[in-house]
Amino acid sequence: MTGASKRAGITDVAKLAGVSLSTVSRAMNGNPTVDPALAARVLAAAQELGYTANPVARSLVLGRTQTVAVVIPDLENPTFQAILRGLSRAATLDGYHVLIADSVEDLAEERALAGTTRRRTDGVILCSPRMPQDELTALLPTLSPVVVINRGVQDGAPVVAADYGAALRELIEHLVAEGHRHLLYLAGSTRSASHVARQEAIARALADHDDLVIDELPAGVGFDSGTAAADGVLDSGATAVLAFNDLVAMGLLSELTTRGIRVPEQLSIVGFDDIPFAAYTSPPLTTAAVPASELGERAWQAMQALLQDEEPTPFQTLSPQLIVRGSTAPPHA
Amino acid sequence: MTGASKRAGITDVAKLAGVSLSTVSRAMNGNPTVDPALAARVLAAAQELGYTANPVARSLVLGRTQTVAVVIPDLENPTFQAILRGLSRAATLDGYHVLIADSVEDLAEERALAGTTRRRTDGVILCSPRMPQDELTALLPTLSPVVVINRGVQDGAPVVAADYGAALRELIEHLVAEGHRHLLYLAGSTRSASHVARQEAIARALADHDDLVIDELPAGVGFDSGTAAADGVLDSGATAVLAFNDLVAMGLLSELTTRGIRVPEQLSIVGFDDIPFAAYTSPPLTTAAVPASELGERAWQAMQALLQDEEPTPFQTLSPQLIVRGSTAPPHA
DNA sequence: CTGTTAGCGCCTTCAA
DNA sequence: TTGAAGGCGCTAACAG
Repeated sequence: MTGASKRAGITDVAKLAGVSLSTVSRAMNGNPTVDPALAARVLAAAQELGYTANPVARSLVLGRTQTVAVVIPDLENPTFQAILRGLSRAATLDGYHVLIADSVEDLAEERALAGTTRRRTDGVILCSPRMPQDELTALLPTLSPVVVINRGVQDGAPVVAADYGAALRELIEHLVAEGHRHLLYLAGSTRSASHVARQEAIARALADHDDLVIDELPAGVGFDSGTAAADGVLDSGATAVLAFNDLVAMGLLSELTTRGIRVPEQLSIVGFDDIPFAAYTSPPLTTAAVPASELGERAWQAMQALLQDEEPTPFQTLSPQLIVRGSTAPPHA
Repeated sequence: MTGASKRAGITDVAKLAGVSLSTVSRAMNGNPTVDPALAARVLAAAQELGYTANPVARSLVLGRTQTVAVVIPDLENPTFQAILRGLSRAATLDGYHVLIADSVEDLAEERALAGTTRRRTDGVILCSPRMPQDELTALLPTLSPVVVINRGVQDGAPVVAADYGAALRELIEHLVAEGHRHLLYLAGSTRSASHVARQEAIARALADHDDLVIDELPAGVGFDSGTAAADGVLDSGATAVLAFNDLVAMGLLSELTTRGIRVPEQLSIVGFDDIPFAAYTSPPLTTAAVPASELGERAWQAMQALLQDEEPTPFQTLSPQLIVRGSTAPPHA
């Protein structure tokens, strides 16, 4: 029995190569002040022992972990999944690791996770943080470097956001162009920043069209919120529904289909986000395509800039794109 | 200007409380051998300075990071997302963090990521690893502690897997019971372990039913694979299709609908996984519900056991459940 | 019960 | 160009 041989440390390599620790360190890090022959000898020794510098030890001395944290409200939401994916892939390309933290829509968790994860990483990206603005304002400085996704302009943190207001506005105009004059907005998480942006978009649309009516019905953010809203939708008398997101739209669509109500003949429905499944419902969903994975990518770029002491764009907006599919049509006479 | 005050370290707390570093360390870690009064004084000082032990430094000295890595083949796949979610939430409850690594279905990346992430964490969970068995066998010992999801029994790592074979078998029996005798299996990633399990299930079904025919058509794992398979499906003459997963089924369903072919009247389709959207297609998809998030949870439990030097179950299987919805019916005469 | 003394594994001045 | 020495911030013997 040779026993379980422990992983090789820098000392082992130094010994095998017959040099000092410092030389090994320098060689491993490609420091040009090392004699090429010596460096080669060191690298060979390292290879032979399968040596790689312990990342934790490096992190301690260098003060950086090559890792960033992403705090998201709900790992179950397709949009957040897409953001995470874009972010993760972009960060990986730059040699960074990603620590995820799912706050499960819990405000206290969100606050706590941001702080905890920040300490073991080089920066944190807050995705659609649910906490109120004053809390966020107080938290951001303690988290620096930090990037925020989907909130308004912030002091002390670059923001990358989708323009929810503009997108909703396009959706509304599409419906108006089709001839609808009585819409119903199914409101989702009122804590989300996009809620505010949407309210404003609605107000502006109302101001622009004298004969337009837009009712609002509080709903939620998932399938079930959509199915649960069916009664309210039918009672409202609206000819078209603006769902908070595609999930809600799908839930509603499914419930209406079950009840024998035909979409879009009897009622038009639009979703929001354009999750991958929106194209596969019957009828396929008219929606606004939020470039979620690109949002994640941009957020990483902002973080990357911060990490390199560069000046990132303080506030950038990505425009969702109107996708007209089969769930909208002119109202029936 | 007081300047940017650096984060408080253990020394600052020691100074403020008028004790030694060790006492602060002990107090902070709830070591009972500290005089209660002193401990209180230390905690107060820590609180005043907003002190929390640097996790990186602790990791170095303690030899553990309170973090585990999860390597998955594709962050875009709903099933992996669900596994990740279950795992992440379970780990969080036990005070662990999760580092994610998306190999983007790249074999070399998968191998590399496993090693890299392992070094900055206390263990790694390999989710549906794509690498061949001999490579996996060679890799596992270098990764210990390690847990594997969705592969066959392994030496040196507990495995948590869904019983794909049994589930496919149920799907087939359902179709046979409906009267189908000519099925078509749309094969997905042949590198996935579940592919093998499914082949076996098909073989057994064939052995049990003399008059049954099951053709196989290579496809892929996403929507597009489903739409692309439409021609082949139609040409096959089969009356029912076993899609590799719900995504493929949805792609196919959508394409057939576009072509005016009615499901399930003219053709039955079954999916696999029961992703959240499977219930919202038209018709809703008959499928096998793989308890993905529970798979993640179980994987965490196995890892947790390993981390505590306990003996985890070496191989456990979760049974998907047959979900009969509207996409299957008897074949038309 | 508390303080002093070594490290954890590595990088980086500082001399030589 | 290389080696020796001193930390990074914390925990854990080991004495007192």
